[in-house]
Amino acid sequence: MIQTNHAHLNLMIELDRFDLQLLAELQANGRASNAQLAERIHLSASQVSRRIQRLEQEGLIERYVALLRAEALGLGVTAFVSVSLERHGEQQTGTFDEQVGTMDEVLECFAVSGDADYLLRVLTPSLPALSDFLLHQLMRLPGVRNVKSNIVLSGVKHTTQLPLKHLHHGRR
Amino acid sequence: MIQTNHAHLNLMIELDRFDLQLLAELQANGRASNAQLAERIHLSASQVSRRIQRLEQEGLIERYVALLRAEALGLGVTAFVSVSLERHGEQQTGTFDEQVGTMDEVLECFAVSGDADYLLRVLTPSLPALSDFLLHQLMRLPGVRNVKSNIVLSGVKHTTQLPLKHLHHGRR
DNA sequence: CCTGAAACATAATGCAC
DNA sequence: GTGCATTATGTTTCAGG
Repeated sequence: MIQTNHAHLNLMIELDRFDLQLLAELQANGRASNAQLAERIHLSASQVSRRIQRLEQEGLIERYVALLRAEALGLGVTAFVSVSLERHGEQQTGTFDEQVGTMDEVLECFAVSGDADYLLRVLTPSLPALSDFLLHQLMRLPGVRNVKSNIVLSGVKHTTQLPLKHLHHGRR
Repeated sequence: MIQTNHAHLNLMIELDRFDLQLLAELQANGRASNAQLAERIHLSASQVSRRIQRLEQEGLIERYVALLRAEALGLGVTAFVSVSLERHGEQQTGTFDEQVGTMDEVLECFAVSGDADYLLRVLTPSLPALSDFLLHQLMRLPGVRNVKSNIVLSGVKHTTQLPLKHLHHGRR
């Protein structure tokens, strides 16, 4: 379920100040040019290029994406949905994970400790569409016992930028 | 609290098949070249360039970012934290929103219906670091009455790709 | 390790249709 | 509104300190 990656302990000791700055900049602007980055972190463009390639290879940079404005695209309703399963067999959770993975409305799904088994973030155009999704898609999955949803009233913060300050201390 | 945007109803009717394909591609790969995109959606590179500029201007594309691997960067602990406030005055919620916005560990924060007032997704290097954050940062904010956290056991799905199928129907 | 210049690739724009 | 051709930007490689 959790896959072991090439990138782990051995990588973290390889990150210097420049790498961390690069990661921070790229989190904020994934299309910054090497020249721009070079200027900001005081390095040559060619070094920036090489270091980014390294960071990509090492798996620290997962991918580059465009973030779209949900509201502008008619996606006005976000809900957090707690799901409890019937029995907790390997097979049961396996198919649930798989099915959820194919549902576009589910942006995030985590297995959590606590009352529920899963917590999902779901995005739909409207309340009827949400209701429809819950009743006809999610609750129809095998083994689903209970579904509880909290509608989002307003978004206070929503970022993809990981906190990196914990890496700034001892390294290089 | 919800800001009215230039981009709304009037925009949606302007989106044709090509625009939707472009948005879908850019959500998957924010660094795809115009030539690549042109080939995939059967249009010239210059058209792709112009359309993307339009989509950016119209605010459908919010920004481009690099997504980093949390685990590879030593960020192993995700938690969903429910927060209830003492009283619900404008001022109270205002400062909470503001403070939460400055906390790097908080990747997402939504005001929700239901038991709690807010639901946050928090990312830290370790359990002690989470505990530290909750006790010394979050619970210290003025007006916070109750904090309940659910630790994430495993990530099943985590995407930034919005569902766009609802736009494919009547338009152009 | 790093820079800087050359060779290469991609993006933006004016123009003809 | 579209594709093509040009110019302007950006990226990568490689010689040299």
